[in-house]
Amino acid sequence: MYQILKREGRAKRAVFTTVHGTIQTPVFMNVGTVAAIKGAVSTEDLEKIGTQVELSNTYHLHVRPGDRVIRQLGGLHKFMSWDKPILTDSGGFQVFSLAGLRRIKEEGVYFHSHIDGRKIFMGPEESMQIQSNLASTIAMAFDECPASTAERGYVEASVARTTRWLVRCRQEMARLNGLEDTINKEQLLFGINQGAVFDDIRIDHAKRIAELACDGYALGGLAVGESHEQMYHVIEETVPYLPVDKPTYLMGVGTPANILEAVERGVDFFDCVYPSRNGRHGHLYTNCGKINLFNAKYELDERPIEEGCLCPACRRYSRAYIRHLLKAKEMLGMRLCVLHNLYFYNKMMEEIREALDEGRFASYKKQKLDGMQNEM
RNA sequence: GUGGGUAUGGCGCAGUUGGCUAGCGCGCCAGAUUGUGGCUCUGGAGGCCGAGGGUUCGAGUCCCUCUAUCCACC
Repeated sequence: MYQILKREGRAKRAVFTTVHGTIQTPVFMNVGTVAAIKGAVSTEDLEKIGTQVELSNTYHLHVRPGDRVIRQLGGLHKFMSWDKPILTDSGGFQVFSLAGLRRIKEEGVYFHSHIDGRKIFMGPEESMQIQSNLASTIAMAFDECPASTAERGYVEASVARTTRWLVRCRQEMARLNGLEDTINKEQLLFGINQGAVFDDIRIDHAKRIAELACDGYALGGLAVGESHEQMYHVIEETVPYLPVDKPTYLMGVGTPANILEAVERGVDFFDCVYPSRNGRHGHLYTNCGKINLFNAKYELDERPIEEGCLCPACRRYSRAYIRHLLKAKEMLGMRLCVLHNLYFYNKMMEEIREALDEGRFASYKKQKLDGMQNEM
């Protein structure tokens, strides 16, 4: 299922086999929260820009159109016409990020819909049921993501609860996968490590969930306000306590530099809204760093976003034209930028894999980082 | 031609009985954004307040003249 092909230090080059096909890692999953990559990007586009895994969100799809609707329509793959792997986030993070009115209790979380304000309850069982209805390839455990600034006492209690929730997630997932009418009876479950920036809590939790035999393990609660150094430190300290024979997923991260640093520390799955959100805002990734196409200096720039790039935007259009589209708020502008950014990320992951295959990741990483002067 | 209205940064406007360092929205310029509410936030540049004269300690605000423009009526 998960086979390591090559190692360089802690960095892993592997293949993860699923019912929806194999995933070459390290991999960057392209985020399409509501079963759509924002910016008018179709699944047909995803095939063209080298996407291996699409990521959607349990909470968002539960609220609209409703997981039962998607189940009736044959599951997420059929619904959005994407036959490669899909990972669904559990909704745990939304409890944190959409934290308007919410109450976290042992059984789960009560909160309000961001669409119409109605009350919603979601606990481990509900999250698994929704994800089972969505029939994604990989389901994420329902966790709590404490703020990076949370006090130690709170984090300890929260992490203990997240562990209990993981036990319930596994039981419920096993039950659902065994049901006659379940769409994807081989749905995988990834557990999530938490602990804010407290090394010992992170490590204890990693050891604890490693015993629970999940199909993969994620580091959650990072890139939520702490410094890059703190994040790298947590990854470095925690990854050795997660099963090496299972994929490791760093949730919500990050910049190209973040990814290179995390790959070096043993992470092989990533996802982040940066390429798509920044694309919509005209911030584009290049090998020389990030550029803001809204800047006046690109008004007469006839070059592509990046010389030599083979993405749909760079093959045909100039910076000046795309800048005009963005300023005119034409959807095409956003679309081309998102396509470029996702292509850039997917391509970088491909380069990382090649470098690992050939045992030269360290030099590749250095060269890539040196090139990206403006990278934040 | 007559009567009335309006003239304030690129555009649209606020500016109370005269006291401003002349504001606001959009736009412009730049920056943030990490398991996504196509958002949001943060900075910055840019005005001798149509022109000229007067009253006053003090005028974007009051008076006179002119110019431009809009509306109505001839």
